[in-house]
Amino acid sequence: MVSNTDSSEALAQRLSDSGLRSTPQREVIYSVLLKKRDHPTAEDVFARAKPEMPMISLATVYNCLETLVQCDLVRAVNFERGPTRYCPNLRPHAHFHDEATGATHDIELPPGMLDQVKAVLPPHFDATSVEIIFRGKAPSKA
Amino acid sequence: MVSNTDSSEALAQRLSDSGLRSTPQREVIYSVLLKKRDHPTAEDVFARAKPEMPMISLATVYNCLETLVQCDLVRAVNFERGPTRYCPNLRPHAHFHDEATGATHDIELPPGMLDQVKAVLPPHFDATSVEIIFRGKAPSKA
DNA sequence: CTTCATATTTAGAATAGTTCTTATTCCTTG
DNA sequence: CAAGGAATAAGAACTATTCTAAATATGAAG
Repeated sequence: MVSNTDSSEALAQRLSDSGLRSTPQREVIYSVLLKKRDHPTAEDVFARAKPEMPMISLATVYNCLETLVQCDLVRAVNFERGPTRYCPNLRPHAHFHDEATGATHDIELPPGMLDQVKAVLPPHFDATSVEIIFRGKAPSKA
Repeated sequence: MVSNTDSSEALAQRLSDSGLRSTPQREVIYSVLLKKRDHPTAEDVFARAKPEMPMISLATVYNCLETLVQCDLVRAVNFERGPTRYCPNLRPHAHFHDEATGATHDIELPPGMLDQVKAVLPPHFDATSVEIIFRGKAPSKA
């Protein structure tokens, strides 16, 4: 389990690696993402951050999320037309979108799976990232 | 190569299978998608359809594209935040998004690849579709 | 510990893409 | 040909996001 302090430090480290500052807003937003990993939208994050930091603005939430994505601490995921969702899971994983409930589940991938998928690329296609999205029905209890 | 007549008939067939009508607008939009398979946006399709049918409205383009998607004649693809793109390729394939040019390439998948990917799902996850999106650099001439 | 330059935040306006609403037109069937 | 449902057109409305400008905070340099 990651303690709050540890993740703050990790955040500060990543930010300064990129020449960025650690700010209270960025910390709150990152902690919100870590606390409930249900792939929230920017609006969701805004709502969850507000109790801890009432003056925070939605624009800041967007800014911070974008910053976290650029530091590789958070992944942005887009399902169809809806709002972008944010995910602090850094391990290689796919996403399963439950069409009945709208919920999104992380699917851990066995090591090598992404390389195996990349192997289908024709010569000279150089992929920096692979995203796999399943759609269907997830087990009800999961 | 698919003749215009053939694709019109295929379209009419698919539509009536779903209890929908074949209309001039739907035919033009489908033919626009078949003619240039560069994953156009709705606005692109609108612009390409207008010369053939000057009175067509953007709302109709959206309606028809949605209809075609529901008939399984067209796939809608979403890369990050941008507009939805449309693809008339019905064979199992992945998409490669060239980050330098913004172009999208279809990547044909070997038979069985999708099942292989589905095999990573834990029990009771039942996927109706799998989408694979690569991002990176494509060969310049492709 | 000030001062300066810059990074960040805020609030609200602006924008892009899409969906909705309403009226009209077009088929299809009786 | 009349009625009813399906489809289209035009533009308003909406949602998610980005932009803009001003205020604030931060870190570095003296």
